[in-house]
Amino acid sequence: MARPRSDDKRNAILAAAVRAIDRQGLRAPTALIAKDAGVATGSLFTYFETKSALFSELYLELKRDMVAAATEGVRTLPERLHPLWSNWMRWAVRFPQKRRVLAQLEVSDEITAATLARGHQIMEDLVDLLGPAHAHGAMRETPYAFVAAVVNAVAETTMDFMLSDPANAERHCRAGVEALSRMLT
Amino acid sequence: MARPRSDDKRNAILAAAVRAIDRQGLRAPTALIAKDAGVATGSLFTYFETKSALFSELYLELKRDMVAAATEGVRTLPERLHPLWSNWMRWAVRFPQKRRVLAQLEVSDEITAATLARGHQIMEDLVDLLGPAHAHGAMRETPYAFVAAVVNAVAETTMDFMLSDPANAERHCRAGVEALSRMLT
DNA sequence: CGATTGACTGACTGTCCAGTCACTTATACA
DNA sequence: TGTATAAGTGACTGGACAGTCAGTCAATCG
Repeated sequence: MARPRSDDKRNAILAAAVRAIDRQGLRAPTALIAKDAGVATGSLFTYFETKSALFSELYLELKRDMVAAATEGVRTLPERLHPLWSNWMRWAVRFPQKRRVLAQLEVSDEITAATLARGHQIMEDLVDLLGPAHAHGAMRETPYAFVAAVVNAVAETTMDFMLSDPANAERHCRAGVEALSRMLT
Repeated sequence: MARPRSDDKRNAILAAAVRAIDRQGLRAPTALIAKDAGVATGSLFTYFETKSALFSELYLELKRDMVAAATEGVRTLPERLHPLWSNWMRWAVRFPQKRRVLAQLEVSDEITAATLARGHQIMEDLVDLLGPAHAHGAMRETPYAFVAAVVNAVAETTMDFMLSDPANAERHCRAGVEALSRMLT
């Protein structure tokens, strides 16, 4: 069926979008994103129907990326909180732009409520690994989603500090888990 | 010195900006904001030099508003966490748009790092009231700013849940403080 | 090898909007 | 009451940008 679409190009566009949004915010022009991806402006629209569609797919892609990095190899361990945390923080330190872009997309209204919900669903994979810790702790009576959200909030805060004060990153990282641990125990 | 500027108009513009941004995001046109404020498009620019300037001032105004509401009457109490928390949460439930707008401004790049810093400084007024609780708790060794940020993060998460699930608002509110309390103790 | 399909290109268009400006009107002060 | 000053107005402009489209090119298949 004629010329097939190229995954490479699709990925190049997504990667270029991360760079562009990191620098210019969500108002980054599609023309710039396309150019930075080495693709004509028109081609961007054969891979993504509209700019909003690009943003939605980018959002989900980044969430998946983050969750995959954080949960890597953790699934079968007996004590999961610390390895999970350390993977998660490492991802944040290595890909600060991805995180910044994710944050912008999350609050913007470029993304529908449905897409946002799918994003939260992806996050559940990550928080599910806390299951055992949660089941017997102080928050066993509070709704699961609430616990998940608080975990996420503490993680995000910790990441902010690790990035803004790299000299004490290790210290902030520990302060983060310990605070979380105290909260869940 | 000729016709004086009117505080009423200035406030009307800020209030209209909240409504517009709540509905349309930061791309809300200045013309719409002005119209909704009952003012000509040109007049908006006699009160605020640029759209960005309007956003910056709005950001600071909203932060001040939030902090004032949360700290009202709490300054002299011996046990401050609970009244502070309840004021804070009440503000969030009463003015959900203000909160939404604040969140958008916070991550956007419409606002300079300097303005953001001033915003954080305003927040310190609020977190300072935890001083005594913090001074003897588990986080007494972690940097003050970090504790402040975590408190804020847990508060924001709690607000999200109170608003998205009003039937259990009271329950979420309690779960929030208790989690925080466990973390600080 | 055609022939067909659909990806690829980038100049172009229609729309939107921040900010301006020539003019009008209200206020302060002499 | 007259004059100076600055606020108020809204049609307008210049620039930016999402998305289109007519033409080109490459992969697949009979």
